[in-house]
Amino acid sequence: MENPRELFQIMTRRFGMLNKNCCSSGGNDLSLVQSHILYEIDRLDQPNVQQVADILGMDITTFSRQIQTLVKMNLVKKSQLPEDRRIHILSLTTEGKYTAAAIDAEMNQYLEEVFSHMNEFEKETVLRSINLLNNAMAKSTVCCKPLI
Amino acid sequence: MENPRELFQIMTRRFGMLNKNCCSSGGNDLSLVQSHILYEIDRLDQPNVQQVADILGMDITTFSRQIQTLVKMNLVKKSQLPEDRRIHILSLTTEGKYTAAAIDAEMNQYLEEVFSHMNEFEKETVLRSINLLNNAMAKSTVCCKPLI
DNA sequence: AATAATATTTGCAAAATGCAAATAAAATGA
DNA sequence: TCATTTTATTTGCATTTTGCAAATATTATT
Repeated sequence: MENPRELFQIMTRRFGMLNKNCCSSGGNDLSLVQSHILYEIDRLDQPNVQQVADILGMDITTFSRQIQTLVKMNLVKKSQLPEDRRIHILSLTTEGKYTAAAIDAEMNQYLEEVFSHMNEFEKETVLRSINLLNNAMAKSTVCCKPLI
Repeated sequence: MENPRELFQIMTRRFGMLNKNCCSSGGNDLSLVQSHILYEIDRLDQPNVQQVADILGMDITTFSRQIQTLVKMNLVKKSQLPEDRRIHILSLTTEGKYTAAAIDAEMNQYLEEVFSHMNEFEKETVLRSINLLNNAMAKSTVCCKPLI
């Protein structure tokens, strides 16, 4: 087989292309990063600004501004924590949840189309493999440290 | 298992983080896109500007400017085709080849570290799966059309 | 020769990025 | 307790990236 990096390079690029088309759900036109942000806020439990920025590997200042944009778009809510008023908890608004769900559905639909080009066994193997990979990356010291 | 999109989302993000650290090889500090550009120019045979932009799914004007930067950095050479002087062929300079190879080696080293967290059989399965996936994406109608 | 088509570049204005510094609030410690 | 340090988040600013529209350069077509 070819070199591993080659395989990964191609795969991530193609998935990135999928992702690119995905994010115009619900009237709102989102960038790729913005869709990642919605995804993580949805996934995590009461995360604060710093946590989400860390998980996404984004600079905190860039992230802060992205959040401001998403708040203006009425997709994200930011609420100061009473116990510690330095901390601001992020959550999705109803519209944000709707948008996140729409993107998720659309992406899964895309992926189904991709999987339609292989048989059920192959599909299962692929999904299991990616799971394996994610776990390995989680253990890795060279990346991915800040995750849940 | 979780939903497929979830798996992909996490995987591509983590690989992206790997990629982020990768690109400072050889003194030159490259962005992620720039490393992708070097990679594709290296891989393809005498590609022109339009072809590489298409493969990377980049806007041609953005791409044109990135090439200008890489030419200034002495990593890429752009030569007008005598038979059709509208077309400009891209190639890597010696320094560009060196840089591309250094990045490739570094990425493979990172990936080896990741694979060290699984056994040989799992590694083989994962690599085969990604290959399967790439082929399926290549056939897909929802992405990835412009590829080699 | 005039017009259309193709390949690439520039003009601009918007968005994204990231460092340094500012602000706000809590924790620590003499 | 009050001064200092630490933590969380935001702004200032300068750079880079992006992409549409238009310009340029060159070849193909009529």
